[in-house]
Amino acid sequence: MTTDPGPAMTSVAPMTPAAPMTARQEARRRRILQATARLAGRGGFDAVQMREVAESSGVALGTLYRYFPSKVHLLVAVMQDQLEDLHETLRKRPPTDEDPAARVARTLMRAFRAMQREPHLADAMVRALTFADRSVSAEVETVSRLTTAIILDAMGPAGSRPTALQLSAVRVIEHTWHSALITWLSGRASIAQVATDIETACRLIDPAGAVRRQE
Amino acid sequence: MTTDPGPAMTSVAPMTPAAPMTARQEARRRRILQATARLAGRGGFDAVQMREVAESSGVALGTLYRYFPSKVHLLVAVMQDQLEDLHETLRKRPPTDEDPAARVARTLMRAFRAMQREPHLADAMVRALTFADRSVSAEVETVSRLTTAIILDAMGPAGSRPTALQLSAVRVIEHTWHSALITWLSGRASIAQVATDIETACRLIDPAGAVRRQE
DNA sequence: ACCCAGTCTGAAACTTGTTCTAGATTAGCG
DNA sequence: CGCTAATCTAGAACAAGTTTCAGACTGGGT
Repeated sequence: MTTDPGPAMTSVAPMTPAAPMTARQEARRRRILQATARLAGRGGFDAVQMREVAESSGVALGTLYRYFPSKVHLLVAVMQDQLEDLHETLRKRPPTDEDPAARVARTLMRAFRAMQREPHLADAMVRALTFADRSVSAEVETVSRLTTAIILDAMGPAGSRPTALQLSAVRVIEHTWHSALITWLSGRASIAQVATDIETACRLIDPAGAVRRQE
Repeated sequence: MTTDPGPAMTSVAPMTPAAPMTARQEARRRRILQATARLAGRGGFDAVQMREVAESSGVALGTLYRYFPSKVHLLVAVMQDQLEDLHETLRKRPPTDEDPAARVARTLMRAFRAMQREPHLADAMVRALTFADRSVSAEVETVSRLTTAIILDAMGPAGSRPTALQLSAVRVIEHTWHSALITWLSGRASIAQVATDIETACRLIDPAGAVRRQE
């Protein structure tokens, strides 16, 4: 039953254009990502120190930098990893609400709960994501596409082309998601506040009569 | 005529609780902020180097750190400064559109154009703002309140209490504003895209019939 | 005018991200 | 097997944010 392909999913191009890696290299890369996530799980962004990541994953500092050209690249890669897991999980048990907006909101709240379980890790990933400059835009773009895919999956029966209006809505929802996370992580917004913001943004999905859903 | 109080404005507590400064100190602070803005105007966040800010504003490094405990504090203070100017400007010539949502959108687009004039400065300020951790939350909160005030001013005739729903909308608009700026600054979204996102978020202000405004 | 407490200066030191280099190891291949 | 290019390691070196400290300076009260 785990092989049930389920409903067709928004696909994300499996970007692996770089040179193929040997098993050893694959393993190194994975060790690095795990060590990073572990360190981030403790003190957040600041606790991820490149020397420590290198030592902790049994790799020389120079090698670490060959795999990930900067701390931000590294943390964005971790985020991509986590998002892929999340996408997988959501694919197995999608939200069942009637309303598309409600499904999206519930999906994001699930993701949010995951972050609450590891606030430090969330801090590291989200700070890296928003601090990233142009040199990381390709990687950030990948993360963004993944997020969009997750939202689109929650939104509509697969295959139905979203309207331009809906795509705009999705963009705003994504903006809200990132920025609300930041306010939460820096202690300027409560969990409830984030939940409200997400729901508010989701009202954009089907504008007609959306207000009524509140009660 | 410059003393015309104009329409009553959303007020922001003039936070100056700290010890009063001598004229000399006031001047130093101002020199520091100017030097920072100048450096930021060239290379953006990275071009703002603390040693250079110190030298360029004729102040010892230690003194710079006494005035602003970190680079992020410094840049957030610059942003606050700029926002106060903007608020002032907007107070003098508010947008004249009929629709509240349109007024807010136009206001933000004005702010956006200001940023386009100095993209490097924008980069420095916005990156600092979103990278700020808890140690800067008070200052970031001040900036956030200023932004909210600007939006509320654009939104409604002063004095009219916004509904809870509208306040949620304002929060989402702010999230969208910050996040859209980031995508633009890191080259992942066009100017047109940012404009669209802002307008989309503004649809939340008066949900009824908002879709129609598009055409 | 004198003195104290707080402020400012100049310079060195420390931290952590990033780069560089010389030599060891590994992978693919004839 | 033995060669060659690429990769990896250890460690030094460099850059920029931040901290620290001894001594000079300033401002306010007597």
